[in-house]
Amino acid sequence: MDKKATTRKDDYSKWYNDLVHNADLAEHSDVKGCMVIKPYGYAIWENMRDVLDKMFKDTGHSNAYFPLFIPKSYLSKEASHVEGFAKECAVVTHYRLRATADGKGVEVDPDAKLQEELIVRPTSETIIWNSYRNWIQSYRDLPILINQWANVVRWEMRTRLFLRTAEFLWQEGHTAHATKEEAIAETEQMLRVYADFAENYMAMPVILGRKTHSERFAGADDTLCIEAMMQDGKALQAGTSHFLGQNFAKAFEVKFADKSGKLDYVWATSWGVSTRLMGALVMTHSDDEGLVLPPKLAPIQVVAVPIYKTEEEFHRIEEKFMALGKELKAKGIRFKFDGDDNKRPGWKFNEYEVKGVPIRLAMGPRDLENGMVELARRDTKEKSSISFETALATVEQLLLDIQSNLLERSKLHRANNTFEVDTYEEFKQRIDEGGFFLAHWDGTEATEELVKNETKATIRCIPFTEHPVPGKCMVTGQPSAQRVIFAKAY
RNA sequence: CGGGAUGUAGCGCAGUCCGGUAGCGUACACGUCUGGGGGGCGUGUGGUCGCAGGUUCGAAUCCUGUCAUCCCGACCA
Repeated sequence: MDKKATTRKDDYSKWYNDLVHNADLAEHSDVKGCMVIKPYGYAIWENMRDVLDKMFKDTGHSNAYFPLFIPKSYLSKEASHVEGFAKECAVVTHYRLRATADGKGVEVDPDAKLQEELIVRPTSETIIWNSYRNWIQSYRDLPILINQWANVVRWEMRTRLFLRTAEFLWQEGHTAHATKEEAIAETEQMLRVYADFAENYMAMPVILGRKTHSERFAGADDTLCIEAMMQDGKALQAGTSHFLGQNFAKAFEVKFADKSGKLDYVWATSWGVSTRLMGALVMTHSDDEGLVLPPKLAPIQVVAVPIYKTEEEFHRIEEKFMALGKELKAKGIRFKFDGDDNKRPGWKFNEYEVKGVPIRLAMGPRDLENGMVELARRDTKEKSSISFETALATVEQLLLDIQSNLLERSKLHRANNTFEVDTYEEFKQRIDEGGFFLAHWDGTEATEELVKNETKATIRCIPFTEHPVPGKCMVTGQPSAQRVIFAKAY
């Protein structure tokens, strides 16, 4: 492990990569663009997954599983869908290998060519809607509210750990409804679920909004999203919820009979978040010392480190910590006592700092003598000495404080890096500083494209707002209904 | 797919220009002193130098080919 990590200021990109390695979250595999998610990183993902899964179930959804492989013909049924994904699909063409002539290796058996090639799913709309056709006949069969936890493959040209990998883990919700209104309500509901998760668990503030036509999901009539700001001021799309209209129902001939017996196509939504959220989590809170985790998602919330010389001292401290640990665990707090004699206390301090454990407790002979324990919080790096008697209550409260402090800190950072601009000149001058730029836009793809080509900034979303304030497009001067968010994005 | 760079011990690197016994840091193993912020000292293990050819008495080093990865673009969650 590198003793000295790269700082954010030096090289934000390298800082991120080093951090992911040093915190033992993930590493590159030998397969291009694919990563190995290591146990500590996977534990964080599991926490995210568990919380989200409960949220989905609380909103009436059930989990199911559909095949990894999709017949090639399915993908061509929805025109814009195929256009959006065709260029990044992995394709299975054969089903067997054979030994090479020299007997030293294997090769694809040319006789084992598939009649119809199989696509490794880049997303599951097509195979799921092919099933829904058989599941839906009547309005009584609706709605269908299904979620799938799965891996998908998108053959990206350039990848980054967690943020963009060729294979990634995600969840994809796929719902079917009798009415347009119900489907739209579902789309909005799930966006709010994502926003709730981002803010209240990841401590990551997000802006809810709508994608422009050109940024929409391939096959959607409307794409809603949550956008977060990373510490370098770049935007990260953290989750999307799509209103698919009747596009997939039409492509897969999924009709239902309503109460009057009239046949109509089913209305659809799909929504997803991925392991990309891991990257978002890292880039939202972490500092030059390492990972910083919000308590609600930290695999270890409190770590206890004993400081001792003799075995007798160790046992007395261990006893104290284990008693405290039992009480903490009873309150649902994830506690670890690190009694590893092979590592010295200083080493452990750094280890848990790099791994972002929210609270560290340390106790040595002096503390033992005085009935005290040293408490260090990861977010502010403050250390204090507290009475052991009060440790339980202090820790319990502090976890809540850290959780809210991280959210407040991120909100402040976003506020400090969000700017209103009214002229394209100013926009071009300042866009490289990073941040969100609220500007008026005439609503045309031409203007959007122009800005993108000239500045590399895109419209992240048209934010939801109760009271839209009209104005004039910063580029063309044409009327604009409200300000939209321009930013450079991951 | 365009531009740039790199493949040498588990990890991070030097050595390559100018060919001549495979090096350093870290990690790992053992011993010892230690222990309140990544310890000190000592001993030791670990390498087909990405792969394939070629030049040479001799190649990590020179030549040709090839594969892979990373960074910057284009594409994208």
